[in-house]
Amino acid sequence: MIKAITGTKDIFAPEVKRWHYLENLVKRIFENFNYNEIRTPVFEETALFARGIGESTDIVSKEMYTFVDRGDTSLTLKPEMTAAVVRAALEHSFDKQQNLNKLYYISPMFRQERPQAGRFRQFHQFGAEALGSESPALDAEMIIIAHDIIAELGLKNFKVKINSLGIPASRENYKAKLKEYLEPHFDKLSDDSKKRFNSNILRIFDSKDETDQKVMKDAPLLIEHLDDESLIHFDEVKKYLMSANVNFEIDPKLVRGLDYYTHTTFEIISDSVGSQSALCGGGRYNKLAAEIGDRDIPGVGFAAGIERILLACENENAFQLEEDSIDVYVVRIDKDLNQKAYQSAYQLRKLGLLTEVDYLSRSVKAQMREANKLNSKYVIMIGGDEFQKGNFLLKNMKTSEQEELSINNLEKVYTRIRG
RNA sequence: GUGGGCGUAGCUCAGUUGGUUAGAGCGUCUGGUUGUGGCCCAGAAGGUCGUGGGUUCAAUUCCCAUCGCUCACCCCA
Repeated sequence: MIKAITGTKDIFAPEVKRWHYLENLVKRIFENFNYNEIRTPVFEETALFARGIGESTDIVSKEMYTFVDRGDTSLTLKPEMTAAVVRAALEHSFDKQQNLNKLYYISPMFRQERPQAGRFRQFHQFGAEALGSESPALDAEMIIIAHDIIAELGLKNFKVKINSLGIPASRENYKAKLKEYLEPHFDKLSDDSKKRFNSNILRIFDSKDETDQKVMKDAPLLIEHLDDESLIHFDEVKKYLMSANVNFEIDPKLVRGLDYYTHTTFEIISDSVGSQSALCGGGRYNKLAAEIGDRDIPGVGFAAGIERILLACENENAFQLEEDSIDVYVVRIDKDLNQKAYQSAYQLRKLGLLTEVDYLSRSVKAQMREANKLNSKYVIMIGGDEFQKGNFLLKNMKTSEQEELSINNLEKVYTRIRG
């Protein structure tokens, strides 16, 4: 038997209703903030991600679904959206048409990792990118939107963490200082951190290893070595957040794994998912466009994991959907009236009623059981004496009241149900 | 890539200190009088006990391998 690929999932009722609920809420909030949806292809040239995300990152070095097509081009299923959105902006010269472009997306992503709670190989993100402005108001806006979506879903158990990586020059200075500090302790570091020492030294702060953490406790912090420009930017972001009443904490050790970040980085974390605590993450990337294109476009954005958020919602019982129901079930009494029953159902559907009818030639009792199972508000019964008189029965399933109506007057069903 | 746990009906799970026709609840289907649901009752369908091999008179139960699921590490959403 052929099964779905490891780390992928079929999503169907009733679960899919929760997805609809989240997607609708996400769209509503993005559109309130005047973001436009962008849809990009599921695959891109491999070089886009290699250059955009960074060769040394885990995503590029070991997690991408990469394959060669029949024209010998190396393609990759998108592992994240930012590089693709920036590519589209450059390709279509969004930046030349208007100064600021505010874009959002809801899309599947692909990374070849071992699946676990809150982590899949095909997973889904919603997110946004604002291109064309260096304003700290937009850094804050990303955090505010992400916060509002998560809060409106009803989640309680989450924290907003922010940090600044500053401009590249001050970060390089700082890295040198950190290296200086760590050199004498190098032998004590875990094997993973020894590798990080060369590839991405900042990430040693993220280590869960105890001795690593002990070593890092007294390490110099980036935030204490930021230049004035970076500090002012960070300060502004904090002010915007405070004026929006978004609670946040500054985490000087928040270092994100993607190469392109400058200035603000942030995460929203939750304990309700398992060990994968990040519900969403993002930051500013003023140097990304130049990496993959011919010109700079400052940008800021975030991405949020839909599976993780829905899992957190489930564990926190964050929102409750109404029980499914239908308006009318059409019961066919006489076996030879299938056509008439189906035609009546169609008319009711055209009137805008959520209608179901029997397709299995089942007994009246079985049809009634089905109507009940579907939580039908009303049932109409077609056949028998009433049909001979040109009528049908309309039954209210809640009160069990029945009335006889003319078969030519199905509109009456609509007025009974919708008033 | 590394490590732990688990694989029995559509779903959630019992069970066998190895021994004849493998169970429950839910779900599905049929019926409880002639054309009417919910509750209740009766009955039915549905399982190569993940797969392959080994030990044994006998294995779903023990052993090995393999595949799958799951959780965790790394990293990330």
